[in-house]
Amino acid sequence: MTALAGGIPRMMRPTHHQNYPRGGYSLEVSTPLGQGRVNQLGGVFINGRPLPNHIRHKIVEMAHHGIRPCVISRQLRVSHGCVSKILCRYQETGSIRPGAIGGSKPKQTTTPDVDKKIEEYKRDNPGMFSWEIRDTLLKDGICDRNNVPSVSSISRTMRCKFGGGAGEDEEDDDEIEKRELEENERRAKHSIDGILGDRCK
DNA sequence: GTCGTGACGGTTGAG
DNA sequence: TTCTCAACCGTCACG
Repeated sequence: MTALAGGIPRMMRPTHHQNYPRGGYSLEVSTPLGQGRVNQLGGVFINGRPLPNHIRHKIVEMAHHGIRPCVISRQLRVSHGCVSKILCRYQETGSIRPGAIGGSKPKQTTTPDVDKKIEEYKRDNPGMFSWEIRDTLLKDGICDRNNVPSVSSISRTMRCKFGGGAGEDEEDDDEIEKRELEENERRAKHSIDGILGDRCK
């Protein structure tokens, strides 16, 4: 943490042609996994993976204290573009967490009308099963046999609408962070945390 | 010197 | 089980 600006002096850094062929990051940190890379500031990161939570937290915290992004960037040895992105996101969403990586959008197997109906049925009768909803959709003529959504599709729709449980989506950020920290510890070998180790102290 | 932005290569995970 | 593909990631360079 004490190491400030320029873990690698500018003149000693490889030029683009020499070693930074646009995304072909130069240095690799030798870890059991060989995943860590070193950026121009000397910071360690894993390409394609979010920065660890405590770094993100630190960025926001420092910004809160009025520290300028360029200083944060140098101190934490995170690229200023990244600091900028994280702070922007924090301003917009109020969350320091990265977005959901990977996966595809859930398939839209139901029309908005059907969606609304399902919502209605579920509101009127919370105990209703997916197959019952399916039957009702058929009975009410909302769908016919050709376009009636599958039971799993209905239950997915309900999960999205009703979150599968009270307040699942409104979970406290701190709670999530705490859980993520635990998760990170468990998967330390897959995380930059393990690589960074005391670099950040 | 600082900051916003776009291109890039990479990872992830639902379908 | 494997593959595809769209989402996100952080870095870097440019202006």
